[in-house]
Amino acid sequence: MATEYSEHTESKDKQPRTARGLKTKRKLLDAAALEFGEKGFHEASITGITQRAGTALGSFYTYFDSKDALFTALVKDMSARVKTHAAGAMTEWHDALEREKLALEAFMTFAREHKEIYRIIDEAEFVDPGSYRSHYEETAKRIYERLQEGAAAGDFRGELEEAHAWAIMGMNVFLGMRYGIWSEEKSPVQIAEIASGILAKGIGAEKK
Amino acid sequence: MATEYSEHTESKDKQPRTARGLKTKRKLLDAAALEFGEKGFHEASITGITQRAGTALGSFYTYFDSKDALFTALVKDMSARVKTHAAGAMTEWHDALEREKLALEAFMTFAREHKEIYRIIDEAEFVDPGSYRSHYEETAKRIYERLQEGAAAGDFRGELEEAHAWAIMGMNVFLGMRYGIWSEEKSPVQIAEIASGILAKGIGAEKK
DNA sequence: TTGAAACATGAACCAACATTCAACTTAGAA
DNA sequence: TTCTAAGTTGAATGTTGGTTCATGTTTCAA
Repeated sequence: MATEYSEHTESKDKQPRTARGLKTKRKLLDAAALEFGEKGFHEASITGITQRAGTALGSFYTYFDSKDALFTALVKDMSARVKTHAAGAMTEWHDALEREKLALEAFMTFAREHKEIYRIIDEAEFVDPGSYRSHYEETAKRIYERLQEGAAAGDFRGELEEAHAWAIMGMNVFLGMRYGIWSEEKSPVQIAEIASGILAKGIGAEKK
Repeated sequence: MATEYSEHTESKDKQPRTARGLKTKRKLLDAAALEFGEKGFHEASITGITQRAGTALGSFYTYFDSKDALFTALVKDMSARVKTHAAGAMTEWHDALEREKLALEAFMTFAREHKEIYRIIDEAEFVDPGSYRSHYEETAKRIYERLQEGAAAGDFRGELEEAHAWAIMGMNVFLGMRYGIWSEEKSPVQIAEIASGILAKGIGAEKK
């Protein structure tokens, strides 16, 4: 399926000026997502991408300056997609804690359906560190905002800081990797409940 | 400083049979840790490694079958070092929760002092996925064992499962990356306290 | 002391792509 | 219909860097 890729105004890649061009570029991006997701950046080859896309090798350079440039564009795009999807999944909620649960649940489901995305974002740590940092910094910021809203609503403690957001994000990412990508032995709901339990009451014994 | 590298009996790399050989191999391993840590696997070159080590290019192949084999050996070794260090840091503790706090604190300190190690282990996700999985699976298992001990001691809830260990590990890894590797704006103690707070009482508002 | 195994050396080899380019085709505005 | 910009093509180029190997040196047991 041909996925939507947003066009970034500041991007340095050459924009298509024709319906035909647009279609070709999209085919290349979709093919690249597959190829990178399957083989990783270094094992992937431009030849492989153009073959999947069904275009000639040279056409690649009509739309991208280099292999790296393509990768960067892809990371930016996937990052945006994760963000969009997550936002759409938290529309209905009663308290802030429940919202976090829904967020993780949505994340897990999305990860299972788009395993390539996570491989690509993860590999950005080495191929395009700037994008990698941006992705997680922005994600953390979004979580932190939710924490502040939750505190304002009286659901969360008042002294939460950015580090709390990073802790929650780390939890989510690792649970996503282990129970979303590596195996599906537990459902997103089950995992979300476990994480939610930690956020609700910690792991200490009942009484004190 | 020349670090100790354990010799794995099942390893396929060629063992040195002489004091001289042992020394050379050690120089290569130390140099490789530096080179990989600094440049990452793909940017790193055998030439760069042998230059750092002060040996001839060809000598590399006296001790390692390939660049990949070296990397694998390195990951195994670093993984073991992390494990050893963590174990040594939790000798004195009163309750299980405090032990977790000490574990994270030690992890953060170690990460700051050995940033290369974490880059190498992380990159294993793409260069040597098997080692990567093993590393985190074993780490999770160790955490899970601590959770069970804590439950037995009455410090932790009884229903904790493996997923709880993965959640804690994810928290630790991301906090380590953000506040150990990327910046040192907060001390290991401060970070450990934040994480410990989550495990102790969650993030919910005080009363209920 | 000696000889064979272990080790060291670095020039040369080679395969794998990323990237370029000049010739060719198609789109779509006028 | 025509004409030019946009797009397509794939063979050829060029570079990088892992790996090999023939030759020379060192170790150490006998």
